[in-house]
Amino acid sequence: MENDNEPLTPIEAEVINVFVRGVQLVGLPKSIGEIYGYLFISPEPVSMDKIKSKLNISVGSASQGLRQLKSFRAIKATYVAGERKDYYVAETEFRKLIYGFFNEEIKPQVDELEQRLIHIKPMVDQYGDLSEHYKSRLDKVERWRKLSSSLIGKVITFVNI
Amino acid sequence: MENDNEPLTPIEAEVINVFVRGVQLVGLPKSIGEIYGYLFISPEPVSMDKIKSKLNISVGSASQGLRQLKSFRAIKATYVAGERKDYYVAETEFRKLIYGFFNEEIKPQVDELEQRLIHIKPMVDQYGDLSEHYKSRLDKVERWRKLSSSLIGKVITFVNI
DNA sequence: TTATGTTTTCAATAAATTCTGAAACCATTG
DNA sequence: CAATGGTTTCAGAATTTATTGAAAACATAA
Repeated sequence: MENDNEPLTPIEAEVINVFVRGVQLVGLPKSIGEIYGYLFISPEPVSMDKIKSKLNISVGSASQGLRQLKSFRAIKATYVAGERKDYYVAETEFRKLIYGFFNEEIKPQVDELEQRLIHIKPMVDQYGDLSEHYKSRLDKVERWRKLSSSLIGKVITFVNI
Repeated sequence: MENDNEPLTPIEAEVINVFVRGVQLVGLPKSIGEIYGYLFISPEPVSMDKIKSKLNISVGSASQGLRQLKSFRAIKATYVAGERKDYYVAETEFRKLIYGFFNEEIKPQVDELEQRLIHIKPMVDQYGDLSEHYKSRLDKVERWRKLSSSLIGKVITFVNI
């Protein structure tokens, strides 16, 4: 019989649910939380085939989820002797998890904002009476951008478990 | 002629786009960013009717967006003499914005996780050889939860513009 | 009281996102 | 070389989320 659905144990289900809720909080899909959660609670490295079976998701969903988690460095591939399949383990240092997520999802946006502000700022000169107000507001956004950028570094330093 | 669509100026459109991108980064819908962005760049308090006209969104979307922004304390209602309509202004202190968002979206989830971990932890005893591994992992999640909780306070203290 | 202005609500619709699973691709085995 | 195991890709389907706009609700004016 083919290796189809394998049930999760109660504690596996509960821990996976914790991570499903957690990733949804930062705007990531449920399947990302499922995959990470299962790897997190697993005592040994896990193959994609096993992920598919235990979580009852498609191979496509498993593949794309693994790819995205790898891009966050939230999981890593690990070598298992005598196996052709790839095996994965969860990253379990909080600091690294946060760094990966920020680096991949937040930092590019904050950096791009810097460029866009350079482009927007000269526009205030076209607005006569409103120029002072607009300049003030854009200065505020610039300060928030700089603050966000340095905040990321602070957060990562603080999270030093 | 009815008060239908009023065009945005170039700088209004650019600033609104900045906030649309910003809110999408934290998993909120585009219309929230549009409304906040428009209030942010506006030199004076704005009515819902005006928001609807300038942003070309429905009255329902405007109403629900205003309600959600109010719940984050990202905007506040303000009195305009001689007007029956409600008028709104943007909160422009970064610290207050972050506090509102965390308080409304993040803190409740972190608090709930505390309760769920209390429920999950006793389950490890059922798993024989795996108990130590599971206990270790749940302890790690508990430490991450506590760290997240105190991190929120740190972030808000740091953001003291 | 009715009329009018304004906001809220929510079922239906539209749009966006996620997932599926088969085809394509790639690497290893025979 | 072909066969097989394993992963990636992606068009279409399914699901979820956001928006619409009319009805309902509410407050004020007449």
